[in-house]
Amino acid sequence: MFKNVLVIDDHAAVNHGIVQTLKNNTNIHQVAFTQYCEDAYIKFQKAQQDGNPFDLVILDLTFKEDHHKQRIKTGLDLIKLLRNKQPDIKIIMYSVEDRKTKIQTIIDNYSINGFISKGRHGLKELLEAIPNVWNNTLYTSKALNLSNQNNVFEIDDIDIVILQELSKGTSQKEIAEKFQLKNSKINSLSSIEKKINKLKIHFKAKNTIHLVAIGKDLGII
Amino acid sequence: MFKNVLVIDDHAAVNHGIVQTLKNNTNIHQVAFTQYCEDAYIKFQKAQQDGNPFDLVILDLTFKEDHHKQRIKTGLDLIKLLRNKQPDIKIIMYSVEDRKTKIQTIIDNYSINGFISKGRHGLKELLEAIPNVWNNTLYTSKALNLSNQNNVFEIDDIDIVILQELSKGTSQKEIAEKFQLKNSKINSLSSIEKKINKLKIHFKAKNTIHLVAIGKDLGII
DNA sequence: AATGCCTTTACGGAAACCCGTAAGGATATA
DNA sequence: TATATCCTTACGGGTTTCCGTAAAGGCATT
Repeated sequence: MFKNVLVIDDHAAVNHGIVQTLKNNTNIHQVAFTQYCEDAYIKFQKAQQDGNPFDLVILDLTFKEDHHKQRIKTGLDLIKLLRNKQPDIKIIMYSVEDRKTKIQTIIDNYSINGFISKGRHGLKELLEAIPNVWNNTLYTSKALNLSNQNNVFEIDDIDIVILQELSKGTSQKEIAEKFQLKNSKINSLSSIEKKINKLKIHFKAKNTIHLVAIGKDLGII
Repeated sequence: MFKNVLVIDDHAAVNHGIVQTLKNNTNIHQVAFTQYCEDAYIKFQKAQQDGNPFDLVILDLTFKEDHHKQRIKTGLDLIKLLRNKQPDIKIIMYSVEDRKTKIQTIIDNYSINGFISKGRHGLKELLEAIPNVWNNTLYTSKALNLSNQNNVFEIDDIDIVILQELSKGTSQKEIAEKFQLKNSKINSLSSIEKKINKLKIHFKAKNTIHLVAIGKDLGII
């Protein structure tokens, strides 16, 4: 089984949740973590030089912009570098992204070994993923395996913007007005309401406040 | 001026904000940070042993409970340990706490060198605090200096509970009902509304969603 | 007891939000 | 072209939140 794991997620709560889940539920004793891609790359190289390389990397797809500019900006950039240094490294991506096509593209182009959608069952699925990845079996979240059914809910960029605006205190009416100025294909208050409602159902949120709080916890906002 | 600073806050956004503020606005080049008190203590001892001790520590008062049990549970516990190892270490506390009596007690009993209330101007005040603390002058947030005026708003435990309930999706009516069951001195929907309104004014939140989002960012919730 | 000050509560109207329904478009398929 | 399906939008009515005002209660001072 894996011996030395590196976890990279810019959101502390998520990061820490993963580390604790691994420590409490697996035999993996060496779990390192960081919030920055560059720091991850440094740790990765150092581990290799010390003769104790990582054998599994769990990382997020996107990292928030920062005052502190990072040369490595996305999880994908980092994967390229890691694979370059250590081609056989196992990689699990843990992200809020759940658009099937986008995920499939990532799996195809970067040969990652697992993809897990953050959410209510993310950590449980991570535990399921680890033995699969160990045995060279690609693991993807259950929600994603229904790749033929077409009625799977997917969060899009507009959803993210809506959540961000909500968290900044913008009213639904104001959000609609902003979208009108941007000539977004979604314009009306009614559509914004519908979008928010779908998000609430997806994240099992009782109301909009709860929804934004969940978004914060997941690191979407 | 200070050369080697350690920042300890369990909330990543806050932690990182402090570090970046220091790096961008002061000549302090060595800025270490951690989210855990125990880790802070280890780093602190190591720095001492290496002949490169920290000369300033910036830390939070409270740290969230964790699956991972920490022996050092509060900032005050940590201060005791640090002062024990290095009596002249300068300490600035950076917390959401803004109850004057509580803060005064901390200043008296732990001889800290600065106390800054998290909030809109927290980071700006931190920059003001540093030269003061360097010159052995106690620094406290402007908001706290008005210690004679009695109409300063203070967040109490009930406010925290309200924010937590809101973030879990509890409606204001339900919150009032919960408080009735607990025989809280505050009972009515009207009072809950008033409390929330005061919080919104204090944190300059446009609406309740914004308020909860700010609370998440500050690490209150 | 009387006064003043502050907190809690009640209440009512406005605004925002919630939610179902239905109409109108766009697109894909037979 | 007709049909089905999905998405956007409009709308109406119920609920919740927002916000000001006023009454009631607690507490300290005189």
